[in-house]
Amino acid sequence: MTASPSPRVTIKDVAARAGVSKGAVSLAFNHKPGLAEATRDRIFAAARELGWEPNLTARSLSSSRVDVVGLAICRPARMLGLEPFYMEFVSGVESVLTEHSCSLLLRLVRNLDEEVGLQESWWRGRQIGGSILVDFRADDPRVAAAERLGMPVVAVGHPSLTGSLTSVWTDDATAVTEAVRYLAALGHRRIARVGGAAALGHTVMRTAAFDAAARSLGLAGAWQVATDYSGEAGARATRSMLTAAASDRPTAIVYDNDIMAVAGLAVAAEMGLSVPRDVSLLAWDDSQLCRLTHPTLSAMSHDVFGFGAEAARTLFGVITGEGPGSHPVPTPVLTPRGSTAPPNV
Amino acid sequence: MTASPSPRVTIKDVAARAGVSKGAVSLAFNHKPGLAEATRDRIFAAARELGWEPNLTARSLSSSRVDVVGLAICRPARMLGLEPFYMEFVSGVESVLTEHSCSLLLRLVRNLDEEVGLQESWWRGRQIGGSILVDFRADDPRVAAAERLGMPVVAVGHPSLTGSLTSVWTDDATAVTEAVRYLAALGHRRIARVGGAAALGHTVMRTAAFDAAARSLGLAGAWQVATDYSGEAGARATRSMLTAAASDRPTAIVYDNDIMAVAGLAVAAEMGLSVPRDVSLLAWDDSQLCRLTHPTLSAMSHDVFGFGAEAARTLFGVITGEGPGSHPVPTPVLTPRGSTAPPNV
DNA sequence: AGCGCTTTCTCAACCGGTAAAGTCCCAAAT
DNA sequence: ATTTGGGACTTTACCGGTTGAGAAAGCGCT
Repeated sequence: MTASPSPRVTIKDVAARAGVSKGAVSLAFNHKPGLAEATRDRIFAAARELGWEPNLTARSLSSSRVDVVGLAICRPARMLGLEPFYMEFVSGVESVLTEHSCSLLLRLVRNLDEEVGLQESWWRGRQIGGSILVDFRADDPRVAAAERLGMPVVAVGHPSLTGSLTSVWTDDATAVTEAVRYLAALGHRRIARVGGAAALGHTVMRTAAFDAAARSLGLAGAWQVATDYSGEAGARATRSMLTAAASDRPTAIVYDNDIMAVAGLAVAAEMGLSVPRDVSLLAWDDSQLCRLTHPTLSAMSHDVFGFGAEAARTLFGVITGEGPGSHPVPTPVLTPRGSTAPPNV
Repeated sequence: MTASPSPRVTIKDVAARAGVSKGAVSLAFNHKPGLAEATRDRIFAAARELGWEPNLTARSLSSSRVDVVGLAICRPARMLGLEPFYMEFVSGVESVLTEHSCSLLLRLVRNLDEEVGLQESWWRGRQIGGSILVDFRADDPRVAAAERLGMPVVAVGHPSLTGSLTSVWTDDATAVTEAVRYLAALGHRRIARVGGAAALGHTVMRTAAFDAAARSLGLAGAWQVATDYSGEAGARATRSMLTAAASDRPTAIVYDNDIMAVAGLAVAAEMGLSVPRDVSLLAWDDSQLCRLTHPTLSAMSHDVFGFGAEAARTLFGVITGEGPGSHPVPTPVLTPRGSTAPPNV
């Protein structure tokens, strides 16, 4: 990483050309008062002619502001590639960052320890002004780390998981309940759920909510399994559910993301079962993918882009000194499509 | 983005604690010779006790090295979310960057002009040490921009598109030819192709190669359409192909990514056509998705992760002064699965 | 004319590192 | 005994901005 041979133009060159001091150029470029209109124009003209832009690195150093926010995603790369969720989330984050001419420092990490180390290193090394933390789990070490470092962060996760950190979250419990109620209302009595990674806090919450909803509706066994969110795992889980004895076999399955629901659809087809006649499937997150299958997938639909945007907005709030808070975003909404119907009795 | 109130520890504190000068600490932390083993240890101990890490910003400023590389992706956010390609590519890039403790600055942009502006601004503002450019098109303005700025970049695209820039690319023409030959060998005579964005250079090349291959094999019309890579567009294209008069209806369709192939599969199902009996489908890129459908999708399989890694490695080469070069990565390989078979005559 | 007040700009000290040149000391060579 | 040569550090001058403390000039007012 050596410098380019090309002679870089600095604030000094601009100042010289405009016939003013460095300080004046700085004032002009930061839109601060104390400069005559004419001088300001002259400075901008000089900068334009020389093709100068302030060196962000130098600016960060002297002003101790950093226009970069961090995001570390902690899932195996193989799985990431397929999760539409993250890309959409990132898009949403970006949409807000761009307005503030702020950039996103992205890193994929293998585990939570690595992430804690990375965030600390980013912060200590003044690489970022704050960070968006995702995929919270119970007793998440990032809560303590962020507090200890005094690092501005927004935690994407339920307040019960994020301690004193400012959080942005969806009400998964309510959404799960709604999903179960909907399927029960269609007449399903044996409803199963293919969950996400058991270690993640929101999986735990969804699992509990699913159980509670099933119990309160007097449904048979609430059959749930945890997976790693991959399509393969979703297929395996579906296969094991659909090959159960007829009396145990679920007539409806809820998935924790849409990729597993797509895999479930394929498994049903491969087993000669018709969706939704023989089994109903309900996806989660509702990316474009749900509308590209046959039948189309009913889903708990969720504005992931907006979720990311809200996380970024909230982070700016934290950075500018807003106290801790809890920012719920709209609860996922049931969007019925072709994969759910009353059970075939 | 104001500084945290917490008192940040600097190199001076570490130096004081270890009883040496700033310079000595710098030497130690950069693993440079000229320090006694004992002193080195003392310095590291002091740093550890104080929880100090070098301020990357300051380091960049004085050494004019920047440990960040840029990547701007220019496609509508909505489409991005679904393209497994990019996340896998990014994972590959990251895997190499991490080894060099380098970070990725990611930004989604709406159009090429915005990207050129962004890259220039990143470079001028010394935010990045180099950049990975993707999605080349004919007469791409980024070629001239990178040259003009003397900015180290690696261009992901065919050398014919990337001018004097160092390029990393796959031989799409050969892959397309192979795909067509394979389908022809199965007995297909009416082969269609659902391409990607017409503006992109590699789409143009694939289109030309498809035409050439069809002609040389004496196949009927080489029916091709361009899309925006979205599943919706893939579905629409497939629908229009499969509703054509029987004598025109293709018996095999090649897609430019896997998401469109999945959509095509759904369209076939929706029209009551059986895959591969009535129509064969061949996907591209081959993410996990291709193995999650029923039938599974045959694909032109491609190590996207490795592609990203190679791009990153090459960028490091450019940054460290290697002259321009052309780095082909392995040609996509045909991976037959359940969606291709001889036509049903 | 003298005084206080703005407005407009300059100066110099930083921010937290790096790097080249300089200092000191001691062992080996002449 | 004097020179030579390193090794082990320290000094100092940056890197390219920001920032707060002045300074100079212009202006209204008594």
